[in-house]
Amino acid sequence: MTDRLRFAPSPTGYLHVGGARTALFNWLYAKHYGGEFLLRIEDTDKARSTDESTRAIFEGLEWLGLNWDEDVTYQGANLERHQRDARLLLERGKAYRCFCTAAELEQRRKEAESRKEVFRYDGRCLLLGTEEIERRVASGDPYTIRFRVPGGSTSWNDLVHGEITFPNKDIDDLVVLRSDGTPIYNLAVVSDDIAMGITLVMRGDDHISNTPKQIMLYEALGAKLPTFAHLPMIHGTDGKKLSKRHGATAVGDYQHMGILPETMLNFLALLGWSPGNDIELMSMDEMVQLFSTDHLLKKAAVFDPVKLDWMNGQHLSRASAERLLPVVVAGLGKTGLATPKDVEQRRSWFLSLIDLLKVRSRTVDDIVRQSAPYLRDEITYDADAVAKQWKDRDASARMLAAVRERLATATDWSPAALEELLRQLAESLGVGAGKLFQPLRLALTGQTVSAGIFDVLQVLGRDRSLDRIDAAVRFITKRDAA
RNA sequence: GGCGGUAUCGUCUAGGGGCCUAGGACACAGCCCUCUCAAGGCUGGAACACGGGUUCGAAUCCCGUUACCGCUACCA
Repeated sequence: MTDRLRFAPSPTGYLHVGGARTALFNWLYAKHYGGEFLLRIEDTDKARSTDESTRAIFEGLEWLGLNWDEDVTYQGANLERHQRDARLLLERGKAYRCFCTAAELEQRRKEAESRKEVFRYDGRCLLLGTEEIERRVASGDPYTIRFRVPGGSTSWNDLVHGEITFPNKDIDDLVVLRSDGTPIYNLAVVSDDIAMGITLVMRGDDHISNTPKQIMLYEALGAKLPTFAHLPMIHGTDGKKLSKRHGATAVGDYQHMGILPETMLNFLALLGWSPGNDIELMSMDEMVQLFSTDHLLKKAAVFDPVKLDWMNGQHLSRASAERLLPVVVAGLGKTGLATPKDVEQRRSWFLSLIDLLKVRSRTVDDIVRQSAPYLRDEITYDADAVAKQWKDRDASARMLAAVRERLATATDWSPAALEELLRQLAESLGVGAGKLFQPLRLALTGQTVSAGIFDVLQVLGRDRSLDRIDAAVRFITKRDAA
């Protein structure tokens, strides 16, 4: 039998990195072992659920390429079945009507607290006689349906933790259906997982304590138990549960920072899992191939954005310019450096630009930022660089003029040919290469940091390069006069 | 408080009784390469929470302590 797994987020915010990690592991399992990966939106909490959040979850999953099988299930659409299951529990004597109101319960909870005791539901409504129950139901008293936790203990063999056991006496009789007829989380989950035929429940380990309750529900409903796998949490750099104050927590935030989806997936995969053999950089296919439940970790992991950046730099270096083009174009458009149409007209030129920049970038935004000198008509000179590289104005102007003169003689505008040309010039001038290249770099890009100078010349092209040197010479001499 | 879970460099992790004077990666420092910046290469500092067992032998197995996390709702 092939396994059926699901990712079941509640649409109360964006797709969180923790949620994305859980979705990824479910997906990897399904791809590696062969199985179906389903998506269920847990929107039973109408007050907090929004369509916008649901859309954000879809977008996040799509961006990551975590495609799901079959149609999306909306938990809210299964209200009738949830109610039916609750009735079934009632009929089978596995649950009972509780007429205690929320206010009364709250009152008793407070009283227990003032006595420094822990409030536990005392099961008083279990003692109600049949006649009284019928009378109160007939008179329209509101009631909840409470699951009657049996004696003994509940245990299961967790795929990541091994055997876990809970003494049932520590678990309160839990409400499964509210007085307004809507289901409580644990019932809705179990009811849906049964209906969807889920065979492996893989989720965050914050659900470990819910598991015995759910197992009892499965048993009371007479359903076959799925296998459970509880994944470790992801924490912020301070070791606390990842939240807003740690900065970006939504996968969309990282997308907008210029992180590649393949990086996000690779990075998330290593939080709670390791392929062993010191392997770190993986493509999606490699992850699918390497994934195994044997190496799932139990310990919570800290999300380190610095390592994420490094990893993105690695993926950027390895990605083809062709693959990077669409995301770079989007970034270029956003900053107004180039339009998609510009790119279309000089596609191969843009590709070579990307090849030049990707290796020295950590994010797509870095590529966009660094492409400015190659795309803008006017460049501005970095003041510190001017002070340093063009300190001796007279000499600098003369040297640049000499460079220009020599470049103008070039018949082959390739990096190799240009290198030969300029190195010869440096030699005849009796200066070191750096003495020549740095002032030139400043003239060409306005900065002292860039790709190799010969590549810069090539990407800029002959005319633009010569124009920039002319402009630099004018700039220097003008300052001289002033 | 009760119950449950977890515990290897600052961080991600390898390790599943001897191969461990604990390996890799990020970050940090130094060096090399070099036209600058990256990338790359090399080197360095940096960890088995603590205490008891078990065993010829423990990071690895057991128990306890401590710390952290989660659950303990008519939230999910």
